[in-house]
Amino acid sequence: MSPRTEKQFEEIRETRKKEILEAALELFANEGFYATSISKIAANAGISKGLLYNYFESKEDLIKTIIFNGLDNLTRFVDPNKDGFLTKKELKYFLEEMFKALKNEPYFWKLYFTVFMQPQVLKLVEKKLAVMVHKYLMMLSEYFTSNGSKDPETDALFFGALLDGIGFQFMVDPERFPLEKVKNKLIDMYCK
Amino acid sequence: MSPRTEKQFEEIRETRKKEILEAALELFANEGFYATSISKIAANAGISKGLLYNYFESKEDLIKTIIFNGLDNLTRFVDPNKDGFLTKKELKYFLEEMFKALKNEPYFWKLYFTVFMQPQVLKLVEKKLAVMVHKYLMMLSEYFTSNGSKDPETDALFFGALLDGIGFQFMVDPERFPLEKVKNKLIDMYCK
Amino acid sequence: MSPRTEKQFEEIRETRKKEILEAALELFANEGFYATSISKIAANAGISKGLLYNYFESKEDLIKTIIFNGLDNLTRFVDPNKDGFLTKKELKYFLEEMFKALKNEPYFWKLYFTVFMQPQVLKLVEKKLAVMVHKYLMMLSEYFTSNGSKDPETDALFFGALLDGIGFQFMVDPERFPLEKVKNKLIDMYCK
Amino acid sequence: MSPRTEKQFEEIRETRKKEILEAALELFANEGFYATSISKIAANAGISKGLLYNYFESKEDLIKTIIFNGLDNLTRFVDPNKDGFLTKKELKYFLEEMFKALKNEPYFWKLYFTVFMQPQVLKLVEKKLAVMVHKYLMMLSEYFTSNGSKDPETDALFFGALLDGIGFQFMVDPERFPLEKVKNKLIDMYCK
DNA sequence: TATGAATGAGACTTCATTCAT
DNA sequence: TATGAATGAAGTCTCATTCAT
Repeated sequence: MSPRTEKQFEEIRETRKKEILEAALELFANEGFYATSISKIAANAGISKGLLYNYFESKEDLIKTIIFNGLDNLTRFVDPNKDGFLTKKELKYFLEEMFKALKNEPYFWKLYFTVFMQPQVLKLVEKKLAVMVHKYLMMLSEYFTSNGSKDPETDALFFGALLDGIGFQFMVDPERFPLEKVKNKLIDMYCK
Repeated sequence: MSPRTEKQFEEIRETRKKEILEAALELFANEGFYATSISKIAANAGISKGLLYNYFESKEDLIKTIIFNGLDNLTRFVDPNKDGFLTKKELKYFLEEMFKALKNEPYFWKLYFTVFMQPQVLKLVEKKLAVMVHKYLMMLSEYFTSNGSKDPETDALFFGALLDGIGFQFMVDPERFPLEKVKNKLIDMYCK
Repeated sequence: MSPRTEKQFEEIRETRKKEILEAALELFANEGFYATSISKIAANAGISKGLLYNYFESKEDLIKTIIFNGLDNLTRFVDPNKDGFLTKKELKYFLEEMFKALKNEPYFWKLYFTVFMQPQVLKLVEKKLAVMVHKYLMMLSEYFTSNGSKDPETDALFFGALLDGIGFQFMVDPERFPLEKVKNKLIDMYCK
Repeated sequence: MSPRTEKQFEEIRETRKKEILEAALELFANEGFYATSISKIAANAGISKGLLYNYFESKEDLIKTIIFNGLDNLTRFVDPNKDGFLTKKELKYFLEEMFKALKNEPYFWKLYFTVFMQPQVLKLVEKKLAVMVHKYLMMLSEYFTSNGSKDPETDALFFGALLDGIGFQFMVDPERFPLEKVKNKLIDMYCK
C-alpha cells in the first residue's frame, strides 16, 4: 500500500469532522447542551475523547460550528437567485423547503430552538444571527410592501413569529402536529 | 426573651421563600437552568447555600415550583368566568393581560421558553402541561367553530403558534419589539 | 398555679434527658451513628434541635452518655455481691440476666456491637472499657482456676468470645436465633 | 509515539484498581466507612478524586467490591475439594487458614466486623451474605451430625459464634490476644 | 493519528452547631 | 425554657480538558 496522499488525509479529516458534528447534533438536540458530555459525543461518534479535541477546540467550538453550519444551510432557500428581492414563487419555494427541512432534519430544528433559549449559548451566536434576521426581515418587509400592505413591518414580524411558533409547536409534539395542513394554509395566506 | 410565635415563623418562611423564588427566577431566565448554580441563587437571595435547602428540597424542586406557580398564574386570565366557553370579550381580555404580563414579568416568559426547549427540564413539568395545553386548544377550537371557521383546529393551532412565536421574538429582542402594535393587530384579527 | 419549685425543674430536666437518650439510642442502634442526624433525634424525642443542645453538648456527648449508662447498667449483674469473686450460682445468674437483657433491650445491644466496630466512636470510650474488660477477665480467670482449669486465661477468653459471638449473631438475625436453647447449653457448659 | 496498546491500558487499570482498593480497605477498617471520605482514599492511593470515579462508580461500589472480594477469598478455604462435605482434616485446614488470614489481613477482618454492625452498609451485602452463611451452617450441621452430636444445629451455631467472638476480640485488642493458643484449643475441641 | 488515564475545579447536597427571638 | 432559621464546612460526584504514550 502506498502512503496516503495529503489529499486523502484531508478527506479523512473532513469525514471525521462530519461524523463528530452529527453525533454531537443528535445528542445536543435530544438531551440538551449541558446534559451532553464530551464523553458521550465521542462515544456516539465512535472515537476517543482525545481525538475529538484534535478536531474541535472545545465544547463551545462544537456547538458554534453546528449552529453556523445550520444557519448557512438555511439561507440557501431564501431568495435563491440572490437578487435581494422576494417573489411570491420564491416565498412559496422557501416555505416548502422549510417544511421539508422541519420534517427531515428534526435534530437541527430542535437544536435551533434550544439554542435561542439558552442564554449562555445564544451569546455565542447572537451577532451573526442579528445580521441574518435583520436582512430577512427587510426582505420580507419589502415583499409585503409590494403586495399592498399598510404596515409591512408588522406583517413581516407576524410572518416570522408564525414560522417560529409553528416550529416551536412542532418540536414540542412532532407526532400530532399536522405539518402538511399548516404548510398549505401558510402558502394560501402569504403566497396567493 | 420569649421565643418567636408560630405565626412569626410562618411569616419569615413566606418572605424567604418568595425572595428565593425571585432570585432563582431571575437567574434561571437570564442564564439558563444549568448555568445557574445553587450558590449563585443563594448569593442573589442574600442567604447561605444551606438555608436554601431549608426551603426547597433540590434545584429541581425550585424550578418546578417556579414553573407551576407561573402556569397557575396564567390560567387566571383564560376564561375568567370559568364556564369553559370563550367569548370575544374574554379572548380580548386574555390577550390584553397576556401582553401586560409579557411586559411586566419578562423573567417568567424567558423561563417559559427556556423550559420547553430543555429536554431535562421539560420532563419535570410535561404532564401538567399537556393537560393545560389540551384544555385550551379545545376551548379555542370551539371559539373558532362558533365564529364560523371551516377548519377550527388548524385555526386554534395557528393562534397558539402565533402567540408562541410572538413571545419568542419578544424574548430574543425585547428592546425593538413593537408589543403594542402587535397586540392591537392580534385583537383586530381575532376579536372583532 | 404556683411557680414550679426548683425540685420540679430538676425532675423535668431528668425526664427530658431520658427521653432524648431513648430517642437517640433507638436511632443510633437501628440506623447507625453517622446516619442518624441531630434533627431526627430531636424529632423522635418530640423537641426542637435547639433544646437538645440545652441538654447535651454535642452528638458525641450523646453517644458517650448512652454507652456509659449502658455499661454501668451491665455491671449490676456481674458479681452482684461485689466481693470480687464469682460463684457458679453468680455466673448462672449473670448468664440469665444477660440473655434477658439481650431479649428485652435489643437497641442497646445493637449499639454495643455497632460501637465497638466504629473506630471513631470506640475512641470515645475505650479507656473506660479496657478497665472493665480487664476486671471481668481476671474474675473469670479465677473462676476457671478454682474449677480446675489447666489454662484458665484461655478459658476465660473463650467464654468471653462465645458471649460476644452469640450476641453478635443474635443481632444479625434476631428472628431465627434460638436464644433459649443457647442459654441452656451455656449454663450446662459453664455452671454445672 | 505510538499509542498505548490495549494490554497496556488493561495493566494500568488492574494496578490502579488494586491500589485504590488497598487504600480504601485500610481507611475503612481503621476509621470506619462513614468517617472515610473519598478525598482521603484518593490521597491515600496517591491519585486525584476524579480518577477514583474512573475506577469505581461510588463509595458504595468501593465497599461492595472490597467485601465481595474478601468473602470470595474466604470461601477458598472452606471445603477445598468442593464436595459439599466437611472432613476433620478439612475443618482443621480451614481453621489454620482462618487464623493465618486473621493475622495477615487484619484490615479485612476489621472491616468484616464493622460491616455487619453498620445497618446502612450491611444492606448492601446482606443478600449475598445470607446465602453464604446458610450454606456453611448446613455443612457444619452435617459435620456435627456425622460426629455424633445430639443437637448439631446448636453446635454449628456455637462454633460459628465462637469464631465470630474470637475474631471480634482479636480485632479489639490484637496486641494481647493469644492467637496461637486459641487456634490450638479450637482444633483440639473440634477436629480431634 | 489516536487512546483513555489523569486532573482539578466546581456542582449539588447534608448536617452539626449557633443564635435571635 | 424553647424554637427553628441560619450558617459554613465538608462530603459525594461530574466533567471539560490535558497529556503521556
